[in-house]
Amino acid sequence: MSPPPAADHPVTPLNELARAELAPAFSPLYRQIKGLILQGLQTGEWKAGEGIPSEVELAARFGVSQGTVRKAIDELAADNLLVRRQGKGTFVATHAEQQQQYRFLRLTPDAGAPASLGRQLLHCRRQRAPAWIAKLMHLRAGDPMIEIRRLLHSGGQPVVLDDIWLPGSLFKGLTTERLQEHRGPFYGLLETEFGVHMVRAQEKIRAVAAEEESAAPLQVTPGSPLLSVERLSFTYGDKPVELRRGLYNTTHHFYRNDLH
Amino acid sequence: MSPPPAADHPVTPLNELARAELAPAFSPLYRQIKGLILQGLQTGEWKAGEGIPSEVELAARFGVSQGTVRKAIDELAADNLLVRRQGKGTFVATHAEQQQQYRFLRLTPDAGAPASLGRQLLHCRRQRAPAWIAKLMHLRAGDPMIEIRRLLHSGGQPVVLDDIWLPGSLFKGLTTERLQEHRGPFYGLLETEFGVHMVRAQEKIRAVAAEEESAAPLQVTPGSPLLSVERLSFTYGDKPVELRRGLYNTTHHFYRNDLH
DNA sequence: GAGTGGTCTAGACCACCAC
DNA sequence: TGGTGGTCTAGACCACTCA
Repeated sequence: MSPPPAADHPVTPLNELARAELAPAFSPLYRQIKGLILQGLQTGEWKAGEGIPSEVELAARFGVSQGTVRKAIDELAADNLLVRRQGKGTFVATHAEQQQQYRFLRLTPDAGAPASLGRQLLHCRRQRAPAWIAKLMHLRAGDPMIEIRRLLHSGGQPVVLDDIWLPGSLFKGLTTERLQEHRGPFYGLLETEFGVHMVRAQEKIRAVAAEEESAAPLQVTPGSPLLSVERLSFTYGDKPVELRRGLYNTTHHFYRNDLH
Repeated sequence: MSPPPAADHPVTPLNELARAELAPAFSPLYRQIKGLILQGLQTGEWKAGEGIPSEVELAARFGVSQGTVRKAIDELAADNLLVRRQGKGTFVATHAEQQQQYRFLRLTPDAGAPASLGRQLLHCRRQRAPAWIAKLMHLRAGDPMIEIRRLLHSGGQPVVLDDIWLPGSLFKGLTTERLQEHRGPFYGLLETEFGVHMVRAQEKIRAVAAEEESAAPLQVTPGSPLLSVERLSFTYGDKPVELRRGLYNTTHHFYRNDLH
């Protein structure tokens, strides 16, 4: 509980960036560069899908060698925040131009190809945040929210029932019509229309029994086992911006996961 | 369908290692070094938990610079095959000296600390491989197998019912007694006693209804929703060596997953 | 051919650990 | 104090893309 000891000995700074404060925790140069690039992403200096300056340019801007910038970009690419394309440049990762429809969806059919899923919007409402949702999303209970319910179909059969909650403050222009007419990934829409890029997500997975309300749209009998997937998604700066609860019918599909 | 064109032009090899064949697919030097180190792991030249030679030593042995060896080791460390310890050396990853009991288990309690799980062995039998298991594990139907059934408890309550199948040929000395007396991670036992190290695993997750046979040990009513986690584990060289089917009671626990 | 990222090298120095 | 991995630099060359 006592304050950190004052630096009463001479400090030899490695360089200007090295120690902004009294060296509370040593961080190598390339991590500081990583932080600066992250800042550019967060402030929107470089938008999703756009290219960032070349390594030499960034090295000149930050006053370090190309190798140091390279290592910073390596980490950001490993985090899926940047995408390197040899001969072309380095680009901000985006959900809008994905090969696969849903980057975060781990659902796989038992047989056959990864099967593109059809989408059916059930509703899109303005709501007030219930306490439990507000808590998870760092909001106050009663704050305005958008609630979306949709179905995903595979081969004509409903497979996923999604309930999605978004903070109303960030997505003011999001309407049923806008959702209806939109093609492509949902996260791509949030990105291009509202400038909110999903960076990572946490999922909590359970087995639950289908309730009346969810059994009907999924065309299963109440009490059937369903996979409950609760996803909290974050944008830059670990800010939670989406809560989602999916109910998966895993009769002919499974949730795939790779462990290392 | 035509054979690849013969190399009728002079080839200037980068170095001895660079092109063992007629350069069928270009692979950078550090990946070839990675392959050589992997070979050392696979053949048991360096065993789990042991240290591998220093970067300078390896660089000398392979006739490349330290930086190239470093990049190879970087990738192997990212794959969780090696562990770097500054000032000490680089070590072969092991399941035997894990902080956490189960490295691959993603089960988390709703409240409280990650809770160490108690283990209860139900049985351990010699079996003949059923066709579906044989296929997944690249064996022939009828090949000898070991079948283990166990329960994991949290706070006195049964939470996980595991059925584990292992190829009999690899684990000849594995007996009920050996399992009973063993402390520490199961994969640690396979590693120290049988020299088989699990490198990665694939899981297929579903929601299922509890059957009579599984409801009893888990102390739930038949028909209750359970999480079914089918895991196929691989050792070096992507060789499947374990099939496991866990049934999780997710009333007070969940399966956690992080998406990037 | 110019510009981008990708590889490889060599050397200097730092941080950590064990003796 | 010596050995290990970790960082940073500078420069050469390779592979890919596009005008």
